[in-house]
Amino acid sequence: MSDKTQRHDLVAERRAKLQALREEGFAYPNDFRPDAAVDAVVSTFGDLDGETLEERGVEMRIAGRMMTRRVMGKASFAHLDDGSGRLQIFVKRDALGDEGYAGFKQLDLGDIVGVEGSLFRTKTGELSLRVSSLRLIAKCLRPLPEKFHGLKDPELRYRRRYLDLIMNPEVRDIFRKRAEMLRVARGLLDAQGFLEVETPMMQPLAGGAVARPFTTHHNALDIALYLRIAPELYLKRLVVGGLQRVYEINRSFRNEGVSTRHNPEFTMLEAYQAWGDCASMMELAECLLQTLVADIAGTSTLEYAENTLNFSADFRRVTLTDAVLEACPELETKDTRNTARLIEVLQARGLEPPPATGWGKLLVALFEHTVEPTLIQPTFVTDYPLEVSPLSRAQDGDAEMVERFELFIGGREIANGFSELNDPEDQARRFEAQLRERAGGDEEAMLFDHDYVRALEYGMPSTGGIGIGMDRVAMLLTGSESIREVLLFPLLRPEPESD
RNA sequence: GGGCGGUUAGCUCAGUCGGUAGAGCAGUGGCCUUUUAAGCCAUUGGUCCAGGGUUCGAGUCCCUGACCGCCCA
Repeated sequence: MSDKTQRHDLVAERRAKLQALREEGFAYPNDFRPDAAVDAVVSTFGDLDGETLEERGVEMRIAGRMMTRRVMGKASFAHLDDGSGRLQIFVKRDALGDEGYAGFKQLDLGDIVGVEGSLFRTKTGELSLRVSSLRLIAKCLRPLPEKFHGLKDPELRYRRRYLDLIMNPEVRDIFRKRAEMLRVARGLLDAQGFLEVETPMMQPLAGGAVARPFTTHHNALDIALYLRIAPELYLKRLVVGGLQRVYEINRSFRNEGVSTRHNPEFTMLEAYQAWGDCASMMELAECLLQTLVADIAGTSTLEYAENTLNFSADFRRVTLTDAVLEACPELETKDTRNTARLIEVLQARGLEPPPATGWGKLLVALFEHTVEPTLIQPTFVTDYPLEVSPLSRAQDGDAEMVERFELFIGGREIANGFSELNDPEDQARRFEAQLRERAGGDEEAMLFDHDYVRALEYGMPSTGGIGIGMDRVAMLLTGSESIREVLLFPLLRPEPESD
């Protein structure tokens, strides 16, 4: 026998059983309809004692995947998982007949079966279904992972997420929570009069963020297109157009590495509010996070990576400059805009200063290394340098600083918001500065979006905007320390030939 | 890109000093009418990630590479 054939023995045995069913004409029936879901059955009848159940004679049809099995000579127990929960079934030869019971014994773990019967309680008190008839609905041709330890190998879990979902119920819960998170976020924004919109994911110019885009090509128009790195510039065009409160929750794409915190495609919530500003967007972020934690965790705290995150009080606020000064005692207040001194401090800490830049990027680099990992409790960092904020409105009293914040939780950036820059001439100057940086070798610097400036020339109300990394929020809400745990199909290198 | 760890049966994992490759679960055959990681008896199943080297002999030691994970850039 070839190696490959041997490896397939377990599958071959199951295929043979399927073949036998085909010959009887019962391979993949489509006429079984369950009339009850396990979670509903448990919540309706879970409190009744055995006597009451017998008196009521509760009959039902359940369908599910057989996950465990305890076969005895003339009676057996098994657990069916129907996606909502697990219910034990009790199968007796007396009820099914010799042929029926032999058919049950032919089933394999993983098979999807439909059963009909009545509820009862076993000797140990478990709510169970006494089966009067049983049918195979869909054969499981491949053996399931080990029933007790489940599927642990992270690579297999991500590549075959269906198996992960079959074997690890807590994974299903993560994605239910993720869906709930998105529902709650939409509900909150809808209630505040925001309009959900969809703007292009394929853009002729990838703008709105500092990142490298994926490139593609449109054949009929023969033009390059870029997968968006952010929806920002389109959403603000809508504010110009009079849609004064808009939001979008959808994917953006950045052509960067893969890590526990980054996936090339990720889900961002962006919201823009005419007559809002940096301060009102902070309030919105705080309200949204508190609502999500309350609705999904049911409390005002989250356990995350050995920390208890507290969302009950107002989030802490600190300026970027003060945070850096606190973390770097060797830096004096007078030197926070001193390029040479900032480079010294970075190098003294063994950090590579970004090449040929002003004090703004240096100060942010210092912040990212010395402060960011320490911001465990929800913290708004405010007052960012204009140099690193090409779409933000400058502060009235300080031309080198903008009205901007970032929200950090668990040592990670969760949200970024600001008073939008609505002065088209200032915006044009900012784009020009970005082009100079690009010419200086910064491939991530923004391109000049002439139509966006033209839109601003028609007049945009003063506006506040915010972007929230929803994958990272999902990580917090589900206690996941890797972004892959909250993405159904995270990007992996393509699988080599395999069966 | 760098560092560390990993890769052994379908799954979860052992494998000592370099000396015939193991367990549990799953599978197969049998016993068993209240089990629940069911139990009992018997039993099948291996490209030890790949390639090279050292050695009488390599899952084990050395080198190169692949893939995965974690950390750093």
